[in-house]
This record gives sequence, structure tokens and C-alpha cells, in this order.
Amino acid sequence: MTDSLWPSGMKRTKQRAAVLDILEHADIPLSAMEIHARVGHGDTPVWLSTVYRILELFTEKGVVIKTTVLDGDMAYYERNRHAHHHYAVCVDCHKIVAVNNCPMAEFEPKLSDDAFRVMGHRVEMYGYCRDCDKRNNITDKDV
Amino acid sequence: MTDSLWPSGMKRTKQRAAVLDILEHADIPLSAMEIHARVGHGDTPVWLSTVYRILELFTEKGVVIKTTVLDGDMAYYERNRHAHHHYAVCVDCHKIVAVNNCPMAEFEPKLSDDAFRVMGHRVEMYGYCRDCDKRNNITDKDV
DNA sequence: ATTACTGCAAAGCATTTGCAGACTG
DNA sequence: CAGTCTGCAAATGCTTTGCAGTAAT
Repeated sequence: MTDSLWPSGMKRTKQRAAVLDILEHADIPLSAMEIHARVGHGDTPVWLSTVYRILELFTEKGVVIKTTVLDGDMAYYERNRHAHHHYAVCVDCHKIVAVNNCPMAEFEPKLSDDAFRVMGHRVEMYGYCRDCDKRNNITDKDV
Repeated sequence: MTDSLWPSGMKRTKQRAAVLDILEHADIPLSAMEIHARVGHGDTPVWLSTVYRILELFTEKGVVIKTTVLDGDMAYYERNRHAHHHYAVCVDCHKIVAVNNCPMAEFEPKLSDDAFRVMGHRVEMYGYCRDCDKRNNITDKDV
């Protein structure tokens, strides 16, 4: 990554560049441990706690977005591309699929406390991905 | 709670009744530790790990719904009243406010992988509640 | 009486923190 | 060179698990 693209306000270290590179090339949100694993395969090993610190910094700077899915066992991080989108999550294999439109576009929420100032939102769909749906149907038939 | 209302398929113990009672009278989702604290004030103290086991059972049986909000630091549980609703969460004090309508009602998601079978969804709004909004405005003026 | 449930203690797992040495600007 | 960042280890906090005694059906 060239210097001109480096987010301002933070030192450019090998570790940060490596983590950002992973996120830059990922098309789905990744957990800290997945990022750590992928970085490990490169030529710049990065300690897991450092990955967490970098992700925290990136989140603060708005470079990445931190999310959780399902029961929220762990956090996922994705490059902030300033594109508004949501995800569908497979409840079976936990695969994440992108949703390209947004139900909130023309929505006027009816809040119990109407003094609440809504700043943002998050939508998550859950169900079965192609593979798990297929596998489950076959299993059902076999039983 | 009378026996006729007790969810079938599980023994009726003091501990379970106490936890269900808390959830029955709560109008917002509670964390395991909040439930534990509230139970502690009653005449049936329940060990925290037992609260977790009870909540796990209740979730399995569909008696309660397990959720996470914001970054998903911890899980929240609410009585499953089979009413479809969502929540708005204050990003400052984490207070939870109910939303009484649903943006997904007439929504057709455009999925990247159209073989995905959507079974359910979750919508979360975030922003500032009345109190935090007010407090922040005052603070801004003072600076 | 049999089986399931709870108290209690200890482990588990993702994440955070403290510190000294290493690196960036 | 000064200040920040990283490797490493140890701690933290929510949650889960193992086991033996207790309670429900």
C-alpha cells in the first residue's frame, strides 16, 4: 500500500500494514483470530494481542467496522468501504453472505421513547446457506 | 406461576421459577448477571452458573430469546412473548428502548448468494437516549 | 427410587493490559 | 532522539464444565 493511501494519524508499521492488507482483500468480515492466522502465513508474523490492539485503533479511526453475529461469541472486523450493506449469516456453518439492499431506507421507527435519537442501525438476516440447506434436506430424507 | 403455565418438558425447580419470574416481569432484555443479581434479592439465591444453565435450557425450549447488542460484550435474555419487535440501544449508557414496528415487513433482500434461505432477522438501531442526548448537548455548549 | 438439577470450584476462551525492548517519524 | 508500538506473559471477565450431594417426579 502506498503512503498516500495510508490512513492519517497513525504510524505505519509492518504489523499494521499486514493487518490492513488482509482486511483490504477480504470480502467478508473476519475475526481477530482469523486475521491473526492469515497474517501468520505471510512474512510478518504478528502477535495476537497486537492484532487486537491494531483492530481497536482501526475501529477508532473508522478504518474498519467491528460487528458481531448470532449469539455474539466473537467480534468480526471488516474494512470500512463506506458502502452501506448488511449480512445474512448461516445458522449452521456460520458462513456470511452479503445483502445488497437495505430495509431501513424508507423506514420510520415507532419508538417507545420518542426522544431517542437514532444515529445508525444494523440488520442481520439468518437462515441456511446453499450448502447447509442441501445437506439438511438430504439428511431429512435419509431419516 | 401456576403449573398450567409452566413450560412443558422440564422440571419445575425453585431456581427455574425464580429466573422465569424475573424474566416475566422485565420489560427489557437482561444479562445473566443482572438476572443473578435480581434473583439474589429474593428468597431463593441461585448460583450464577445455575442461572447460565437455566438460561441455556430456556433458550433451547424457546421460552426465552438470547440476544447481543452493540459489540456483543455479553448476552442478554428476554422472555419470548412471540411478539415481533426490535430494539434501539443507546451507544452511551447502553439503555435499551423498544421499537414497535419492523422494517423487514415488506422487504425483499437482494442476496449475493441467492440460494440462501432466510429464516429470520434481527434489527438493531443505535443512537442516543433522551438523557444522554441532553447531557451531551450541555457538555458541548460548555466546551 | 431414579433421574435430573444445583452448589460450588475450577477451567475455558476471547479479549485486554502491563512492561521492557524495538521501531517509526 | 522522543514517543509510540510490539512481543510476550499474565490477567480479566463472561461463560462453561465436572463432580458430588440434593431435590423433583
